[in-house]
Amino acid sequence: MTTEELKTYLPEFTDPRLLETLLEKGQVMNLEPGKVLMEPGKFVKMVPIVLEGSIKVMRMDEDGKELFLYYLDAGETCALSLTCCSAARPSEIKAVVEEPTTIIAIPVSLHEQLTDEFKQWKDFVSETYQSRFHEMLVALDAVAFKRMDERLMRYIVTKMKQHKTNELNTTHQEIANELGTSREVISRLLKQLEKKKWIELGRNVIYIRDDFEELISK
Amino acid sequence: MTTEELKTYLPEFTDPRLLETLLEKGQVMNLEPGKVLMEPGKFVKMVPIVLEGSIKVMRMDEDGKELFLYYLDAGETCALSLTCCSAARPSEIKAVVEEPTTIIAIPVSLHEQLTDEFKQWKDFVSETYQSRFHEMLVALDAVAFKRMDERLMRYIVTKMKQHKTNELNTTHQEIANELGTSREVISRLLKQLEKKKWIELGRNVIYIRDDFEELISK
DNA sequence: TTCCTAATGTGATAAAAATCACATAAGACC
DNA sequence: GGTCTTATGTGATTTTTATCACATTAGGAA
Repeated sequence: MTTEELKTYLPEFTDPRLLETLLEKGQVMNLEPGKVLMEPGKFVKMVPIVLEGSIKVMRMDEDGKELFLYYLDAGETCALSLTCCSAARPSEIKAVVEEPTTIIAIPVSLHEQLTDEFKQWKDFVSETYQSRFHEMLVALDAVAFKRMDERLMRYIVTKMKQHKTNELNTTHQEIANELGTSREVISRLLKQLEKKKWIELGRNVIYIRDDFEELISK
Repeated sequence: MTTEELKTYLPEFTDPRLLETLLEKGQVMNLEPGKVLMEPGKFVKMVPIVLEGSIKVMRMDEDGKELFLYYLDAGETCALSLTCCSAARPSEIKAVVEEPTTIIAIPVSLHEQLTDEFKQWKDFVSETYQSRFHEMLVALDAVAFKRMDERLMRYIVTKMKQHKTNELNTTHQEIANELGTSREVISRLLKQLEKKKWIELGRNVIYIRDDFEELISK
């Protein structure tokens, strides 16, 4: 990959020396759906910056129950990998690839150095912390203040926007896992949405009708 | 206040120039319990570093419902004020003083400058992000994965340790607010804890028996 | 002391979620 | 087509939490 190419992925980095350094020391990787980038307890050895595609970030509790937190989109990185690695602490979250994704993996040691040397990197890190904090608060709001029906609707819209489709290929069980509830609850709530003509259900698929998104955005 | 004094509060800052700059540009303030330092929607104009005492940080939803997040203790600062102010965004949280507290308020503009100039400040900011992120995850775990009885017990222990006492002066209503539930729920759960001989209830007071903390720490 | 207010106690009921227990269906594979 | 696995549908029940409706009480103020 050339610095010019990298620049198109990360337009906020215009400093040629920063781009060169990233390319030289970082490693561009193509990841397939299903790839687990980070798991609770494992040590983080690199900071992944998403160039194309996205990475799903989840929290897990002791008994393996999951909770969807947010997506890392193109141009974003994981605040937790920034903090975990600089303190040499194990990961507190799980990161999974859901669609074909390209990242550039920055070694932990380089991150420290970049922070000292490049204002654009420092701003990038600051921006990352800010947006991840915000996403965490959104996730917290959902579990603290919203009922499951609303959480499910938001979840569907999030996935829709994320994958730029009105057709989700997933199972009720998987949704239940990501929302930290049981399959039956999700099945029943989805049925309700279908009755309201907002979605249509098939095996392994949920079609989202056009009126649904309008309804949510209000 | 002298730089020597400031150093005793913030032992990780040994650089005399950093300490001088903080004292010169920052403002030491004594805050009384009840003082609201930050509110959702208001703009943040300074970064408060706690020197003595503590600050309670809470999330609020649209209808004013609250949720306790964590305490900022001596030597700590608010990650959200760091992010909010550098982006000139309104606060997403509420910060309240619960015990007599001394802070040093650093102007937003200075923070940027300090980051460039002092490695110790940079590390401090990084450490802050890290610990606040961790606290957020702990708060998230509670609402996502724990039942109210366990959340209440953890809440009591947290307050106990925070105020270094085995006697909490608070009302059931206040606890309910901070845990995002209703007063009746808390009253009933407290009664259960009393029946188990872990606490004793009075008007405006909860005495925590010695066996309780042992029980929790396991 | 008496009165008043805020705090607490508690039954009854409703609502939301979780769990159990199957029935049914859809699609893969032979 | 038949068989099998996995996904979905759904009733019944339980658990947890929320809400409503009061009774009771503690402690401050007059």
